[in-house]
Amino acid sequence: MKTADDLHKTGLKKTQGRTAILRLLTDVKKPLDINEIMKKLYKMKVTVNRTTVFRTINILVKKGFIHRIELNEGKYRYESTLLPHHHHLVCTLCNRIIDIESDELHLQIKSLAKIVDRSYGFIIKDHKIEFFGTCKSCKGI
Amino acid sequence: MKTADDLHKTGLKKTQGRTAILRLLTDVKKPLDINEIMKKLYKMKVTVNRTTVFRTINILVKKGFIHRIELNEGKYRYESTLLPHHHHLVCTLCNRIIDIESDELHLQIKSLAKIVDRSYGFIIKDHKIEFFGTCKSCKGI
DNA sequence: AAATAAATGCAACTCAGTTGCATTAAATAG
DNA sequence: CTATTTAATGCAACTGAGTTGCATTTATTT
Repeated sequence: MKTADDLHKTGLKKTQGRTAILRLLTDVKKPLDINEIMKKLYKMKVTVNRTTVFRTINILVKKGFIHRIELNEGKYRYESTLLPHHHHLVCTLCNRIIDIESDELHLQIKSLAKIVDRSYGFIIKDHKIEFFGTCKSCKGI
Repeated sequence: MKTADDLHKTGLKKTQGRTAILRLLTDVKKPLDINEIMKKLYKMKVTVNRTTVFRTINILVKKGFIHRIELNEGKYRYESTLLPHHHHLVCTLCNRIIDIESDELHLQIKSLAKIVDRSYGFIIKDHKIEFFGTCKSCKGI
């Protein structure tokens, strides 16, 4: 739940690149990979080096501004922590990523966390759930 | 549910490397990365080139002998499809991976699949659930 | 406005995974 | 059980994501 204004609260300097990356990741609804972030920055006419983007993103992950996820592609994707907690449907035909929110699932996860703590002595801090399959538009194909 | 004996049924030649990789992945209970697979092969005195291991693994994934998963490490891990359906607890302190099986969760996933199909027109073929947190032995630290 | 500490850019690197091509081995036919 | 065919392998060179060291620049502090 952190915006660009919280940057200096976490001991980070508020630079053009950081605010731009934070803004684009909260604007877009899908998790982006590095190349997509670079393209967006280019469109925003913000010149930032690839290395800096990687470094910025790592810092933003560590400080809790963004999530780092994997969707079976062999690379990371990033999305803002400002977005409500959700999970992903990944279409294995067109690679489209659809966000889903399910209170039902979330409740179930919570109760599972308790079970896991009791039976394995494992304290769940975070979880990820991804579904892979065929989206609406690819169904007919 | 495929063993080394099913190799030629799927149009694959039964080579030393393939049977060794299949065997070690069914023997070990944890999902292994490429380096771990290479080490196991070395211990088994099976000489296989890194490239071949990658190629073998890709074929085995495609033919349904093994699963390819990601656990937020920036690399793939592989595990036998012979193992019963399960999910993973990943300790973010010691990196230990613990397998969990939960009928309760599995039932919930099934009913969620139906909901997702109805509301998004998305047909779920596969899913992955990983939990991240602190394991029993790291709790005190 | 000057000092200082952090952020950036660049080049060179690592590490997982891939590709082309010549060679070798497994399955099939004779 | 040898000859043929076709797939599998090894090697070297490559790609692409992500990292590191170091000199330079920029944001913040005084």
